[in-house]
This record gives sequence, structure tokens and C-alpha cells, in this order.
Amino acid sequence: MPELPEVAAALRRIRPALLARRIRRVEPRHPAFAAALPAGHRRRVAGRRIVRLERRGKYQLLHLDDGSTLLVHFRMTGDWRALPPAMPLPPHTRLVIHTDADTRVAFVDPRALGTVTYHASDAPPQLALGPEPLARGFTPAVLAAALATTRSAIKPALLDQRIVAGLGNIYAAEACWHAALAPQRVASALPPESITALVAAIKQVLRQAPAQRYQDQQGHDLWQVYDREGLPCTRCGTRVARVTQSGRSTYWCPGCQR
DNA sequence: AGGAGCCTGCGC
DNA sequence: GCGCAGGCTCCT
Repeated sequence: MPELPEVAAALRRIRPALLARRIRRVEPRHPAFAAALPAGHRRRVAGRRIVRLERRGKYQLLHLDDGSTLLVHFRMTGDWRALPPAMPLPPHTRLVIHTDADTRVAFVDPRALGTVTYHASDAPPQLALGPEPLARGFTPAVLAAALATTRSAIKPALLDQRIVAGLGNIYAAEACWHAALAPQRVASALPPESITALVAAIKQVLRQAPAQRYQDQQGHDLWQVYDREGLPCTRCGTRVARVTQSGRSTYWCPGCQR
């Protein structure tokens, strides 16, 4: 699920169960999660109080009362579920946080590519992240300056979390469509009007993303180009195309994205 | 810049 | 079977 809006929603979902609570135990339920958070780290986390929950890009930081941090990333299929008392663990639960209030939060992740890692207070996580796209400070001038540092095409550049923090493969493609920009345009060579349109498109796409899934009430996907190869563009009728950029699928409309 | 690897599930 | 997947890191 996880691009910025979904990560933000997941963090809101578990906040009541975790904020100001003491962690009684962190229980890995998959070898990769046990390896990423070894017994020594789990021991240090046990007994600590969670004093703040923060999102930065697609990362989540659970700040503990001794200055240490649990750093969380959903990767492709991670998600949080707050568990009502006595509810059995959902399928694909990879890690469980148990609190002193007997609340439980499950890290659910079918592909098990997500990560939960411990960072002591003297070595906090160093996240190489660009600006938050929904912040006031994310302006055309800021994006232009960031894009000037890369030689890549615009759509892969939008996936670079150092340029802007939180866009993933879907919303990067959708933003290019909304801005009527071909995804293979050289990022550093875009004219100011295009950058301005792109900033507006990014903010619009992220703001209108529902918290759960990007679908209407009938369960239809709301994407304009993503996963629509061969279907008519909703703006100009041209068939949506799929190309590979930096190993990822990019969907775009060759008719109206220039 | 491009590709492999990490993991598992899904649709063709 | 095979290809693909809303991500990131490390390698050539």
C-alpha cells in the first residue's frame, strides 16, 4: 500500500495504541524481522516508553523515552494494524508490539520486505530525504534546485527520496500525467512552467489520495494512468503506454504528456 | 544509469 | 510455469 498518504494513515491508526505507552515486548514473527531487530535490541526496547510518533517521507520513527528510535519502513506491502483485545493475529503478521496497556500493534507484510530497526540515542537514523511534498516549503524553486542535481528523467527523479520525500511509483506517474509531462523528459532541463505544474500536480495527487486505498466507493481504482496500459487516456483518448525506467514500470499517455 | 537481491503472493 | 509487484540497498 505504501506511499506517503498510506504511511501517514497507518501511523495515525496506531497512535492511540502506542503513544505514551510503555513497550512490554517486541515479538518478531519472521526470520528477517528477527535478524533486523536482534535479541539485544529487543531487550533495550523493552520497558521504554514511546514519547513521539513521527513520519518522514515513507519512514516512521517511534521515539522512545531514552532518546533511542525504532525506525519503520513498509517497503512494498507493509502496514500497521491495531489489534482489539483477544483478536488473533492477522495473516502475514511479521512483528508484534505489546504494550503495558495490553494494546497490541501488528506489522502486517505479506512480502516481508519491510523493516523495523533500532537506533540508539547516540546514533540516530540518518535519513537522506528531500523536502516533504505537502509542506509549504515545497515550492517550484525548491524542486527546481533539487532537479538541477540529477541527470535522470523526471519520473525516476521523483522516485528519488533525496529530491522529494514520499512519492512512489504510482503517484510519480500520476503527477507527471496531471502536469501533462512526458516521464522521460530530462529532469534538469524542464522549464519553470513545467516545474510549477509538477509541484501543483504532486500536491494534488497526494492530497486527494484516500487514506486506505486509491479507489472510489465502487472499488474502482482512481488512477489516471497507473496500471492502465492500452486503455484510453481520460484526457485525450490516446492509449496509455507502459515503459520501463530504472527497472520500474512507468505508465503514461503519449498523446497529451509532452 | 542499470541490474540483482531481498521475500511472498497473484494473475495470466 | 512466468512475470510482475505502490521500495530500497548494494553492486557492477
